[in-house]
Amino acid sequence: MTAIPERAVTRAERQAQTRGTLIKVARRLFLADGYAATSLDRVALEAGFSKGAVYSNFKNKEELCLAVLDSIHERQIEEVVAAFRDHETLDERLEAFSAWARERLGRPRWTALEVEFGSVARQSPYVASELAKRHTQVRGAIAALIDVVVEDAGVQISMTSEQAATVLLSLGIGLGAQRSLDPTIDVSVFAATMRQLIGLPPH
Amino acid sequence: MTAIPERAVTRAERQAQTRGTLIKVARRLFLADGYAATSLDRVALEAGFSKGAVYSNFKNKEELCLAVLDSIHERQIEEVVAAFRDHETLDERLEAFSAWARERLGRPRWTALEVEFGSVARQSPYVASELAKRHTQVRGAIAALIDVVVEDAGVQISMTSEQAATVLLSLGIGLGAQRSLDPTIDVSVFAATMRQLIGLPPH
DNA sequence: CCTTCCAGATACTAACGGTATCTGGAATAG
DNA sequence: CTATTCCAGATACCGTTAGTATCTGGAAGG
Repeated sequence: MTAIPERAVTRAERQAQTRGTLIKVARRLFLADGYAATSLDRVALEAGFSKGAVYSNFKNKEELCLAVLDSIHERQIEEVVAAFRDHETLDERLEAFSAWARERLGRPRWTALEVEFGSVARQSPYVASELAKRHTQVRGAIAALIDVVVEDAGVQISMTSEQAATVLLSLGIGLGAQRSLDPTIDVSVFAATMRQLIGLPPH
Repeated sequence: MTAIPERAVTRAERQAQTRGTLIKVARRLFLADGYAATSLDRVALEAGFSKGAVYSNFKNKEELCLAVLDSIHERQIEEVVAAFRDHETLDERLEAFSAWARERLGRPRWTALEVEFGSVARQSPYVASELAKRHTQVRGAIAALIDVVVEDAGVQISMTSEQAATVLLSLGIGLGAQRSLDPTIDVSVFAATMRQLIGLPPH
């Protein structure tokens, strides 16, 4: 317990560093090749460790993926919040959000991972509930953004913001899932549906 | 080549029967437990064969699943077409379709299989294109139904029927994917969005 | 300085998709 | 009717993978 932690590479710090490296490498591989197609051996190897390091830091492959998804969600939320913060008018904000969604759905590696892991999670009630918990958070965040837009601009909406968020998230998942199989899918319907939901004329 | 095929259990007939049995058993297991969680050994065993029978009738696990999906789609299309044939007015037809979708999304074993296999198909360009081909057919069928509704009832629609079909299919996929993880998801937004797409007031 | 402890390495198992090979009996030729 | 061919399905095997059990080197702590 050094008073001044100079160069204090404690055991806990080293482990946290290992954990972070594993998450970073796993995120890259899961996004590039998918969950099932990425072996834990390869994650460990590319991170410069052995598989033992993985199982020492995560209960199993699923827990590693949950950690990866958390690290992704953190970044996504930052992006969307920033897009809203950097714009003032309703139209600009909607356009910024549409652009963000178009970008995500256009190269849907993230959506694909989310959907694939959802299929895996289905096998285990615990993992399913953990993933559902995260989906609920995302829906809540979208609903809050919708509330801001609706209140701010005095537009009319024909369903609750929670329901509208469910529609948008489902639409994003479904479009991304199809887009990862068929690049010709028309992703523009996302923005169109969004405008229609909040009672705006088609752009 | 008997003129009267009495009791003609030819080799081709036996193989077709084997193939049909395998598809039937695989459909039950894939729907109950998922694609990855169902081993070919188990499919063969429960069908009363060995794994050799599977590989003698299908190129691999993916081709077996494509055959299973085809057999499912056949039944689904029959159901929807019948629902339309059995009703006359726009409202009745929409309600029948909503009820069908609610039933499918409420116990989303089929949607879950479709989505899980989509993730698998992503690994192989050939399988991906085969699956995308089927999705395109489904979208076309939905678009055709929308055309009938729109023309028949003289309602207005703010996007092409192809785009509306894309929205509905994506929404169904996304809702089903979430529903299979979280039974509290509000599935009623499917019908609400559908009505809104074709310019009808909320029911 | 010596003991304890644990992050990570190593060695293993079971399960799975897929391949190679074999075989018994139906199909066909003579 | 007999002999030969052929192939649907069985059997035996392989490589890969998630997961488990065990070990070890070096930091933590007395």
